[in-house]
Amino acid sequence: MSFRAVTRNPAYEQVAQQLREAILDGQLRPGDELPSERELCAQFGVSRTTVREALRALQTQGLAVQAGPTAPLRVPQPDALSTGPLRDSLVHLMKLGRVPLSDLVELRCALEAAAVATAANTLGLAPLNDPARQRAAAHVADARAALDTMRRQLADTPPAAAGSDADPALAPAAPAVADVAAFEQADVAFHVALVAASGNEALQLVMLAVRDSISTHLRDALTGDHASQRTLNRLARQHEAILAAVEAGDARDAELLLRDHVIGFYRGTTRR
Amino acid sequence: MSFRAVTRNPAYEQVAQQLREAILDGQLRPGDELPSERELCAQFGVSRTTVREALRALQTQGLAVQAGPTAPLRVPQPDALSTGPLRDSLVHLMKLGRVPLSDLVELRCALEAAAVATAANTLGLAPLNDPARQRAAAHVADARAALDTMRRQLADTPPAAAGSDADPALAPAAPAVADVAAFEQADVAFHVALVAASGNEALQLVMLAVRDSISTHLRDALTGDHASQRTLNRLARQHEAILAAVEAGDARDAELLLRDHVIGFYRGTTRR
DNA sequence: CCGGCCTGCTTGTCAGACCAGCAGTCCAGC
DNA sequence: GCTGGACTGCTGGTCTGACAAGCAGGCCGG
Repeated sequence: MSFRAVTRNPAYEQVAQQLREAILDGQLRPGDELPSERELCAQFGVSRTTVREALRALQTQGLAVQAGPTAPLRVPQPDALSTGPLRDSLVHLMKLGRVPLSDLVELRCALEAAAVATAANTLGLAPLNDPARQRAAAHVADARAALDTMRRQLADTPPAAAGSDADPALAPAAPAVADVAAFEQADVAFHVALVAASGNEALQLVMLAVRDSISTHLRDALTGDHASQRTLNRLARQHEAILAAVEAGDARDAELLLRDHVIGFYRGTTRR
Repeated sequence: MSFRAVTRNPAYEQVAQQLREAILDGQLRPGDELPSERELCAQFGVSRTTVREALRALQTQGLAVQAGPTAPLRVPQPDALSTGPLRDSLVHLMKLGRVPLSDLVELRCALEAAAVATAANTLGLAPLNDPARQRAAAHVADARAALDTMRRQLADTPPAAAGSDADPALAPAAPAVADVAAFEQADVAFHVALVAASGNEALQLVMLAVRDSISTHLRDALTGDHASQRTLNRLARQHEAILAAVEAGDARDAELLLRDHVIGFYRGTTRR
């Protein structure tokens, strides 16, 4: 108990710690440049080697970023932290820990279900002039836009099935083949917008990381096409149902529909 | 999409990347020692400076740990990643002001609720000889043991003086239990065991990081006593109720009770 | 006034050196 | 023979000084 942190304090760790604190305490603010390496040498009274190792640590944590090859390090905008180190941590954890895909999917399910429930409650219960409600509504609108994009791409594809539902905006002048990458991108945008509608930053960040981790996992496991016309149509229909439930403020429905959607998707994708 | 590697590839980044892949691909397994710095210099044909910066990056990501001051770097056990870099990422994000505490609490709620629901379902639905069920039962037993520990500490404490709880500054010398740290430790053990009972590794790892991140935040925000006798008794009662629901296989009850418990706790703790 | 050069910064990288610790070895003295 | 201490060779941690490449700004000549 008595010998806690005495274990190791190399000079580079101390330097890194001081810089970290300066950044996290706001003495260095997002966008600010860090002093040059040689300047830091003078400030801390250590050699450039030591300073560089400290900076490499900060850089790895995402607390310092650099624009160009010879550009100075700068304090990043906070949201860069989520796409960088947080995502990497999760991916490493899953890869190293041999976490099965099913666990990850269940985790994603829980996160996203909580998000849509919160979003639905916000829309269903909050007063109309509540700024949180307005933000949520804006994100839901984004989700709807993404859904429309998916629909449009489905419609542009040569019709294989007769069930072409009622689609108001059709643009037959678009390229012939549906761009699978773009479709997936719209799918991502849909889910991201939904989670954003919850207004919970933490939920959103972790969800993004988990999602990323899952797709990395999938990419490693199989070079999936999993893009049959019927599947895509089913995805779009499920999206529509989820969105409707959220817009109606029905948290319970939204949650259940989303669980079905996510679990069904991954059940269809992973066959082995 | 694919604008990844074009950005920058200093030598230390390349070395770090190769080592990363070796670790994540399992060429180097948990517990293995990495080659010495000088050896890596020879292998990669770079100077020790470069190797050291790469190693510092790996170390920061938690993909390499060292025991003693002059000990060689080794590949960590996977679960060390959750308490290390993942936790740090979350803490940094919060400190940079991007994520309010309430969001994190909601996140924790969602994670833990999903866990107890899964655990309850496993106990309630799985056949008796299902190994998953047996694992879950073992973890639930752990949870009960932790709860008993909390209870015992509460019982060992002399009945507190009349709880005039409105003045924390007056009598801080009267702890509600003999050993507050041990009580908290038992509390942690309870929640960890519950989540472990879900059998979902991913859930457990992320939950640990989030929980850690929250308590760091709290420790920074207030030197919490938040330990009135009545509060602690209430916590124990809530634990009992949650545990009972899980043991009874009642997922819905377990989820709701847990949400109340977590949210209530943090509502009582954060006053501002 | 404008363009090119030059100087001075930055980061990236290298080579070599030294220190403090730890482990294994090996020899001397008991 | 056995034990103790010195010795040797490793490890990581740190420093020094040097050079290349890239960028910015100033300065000088046309």
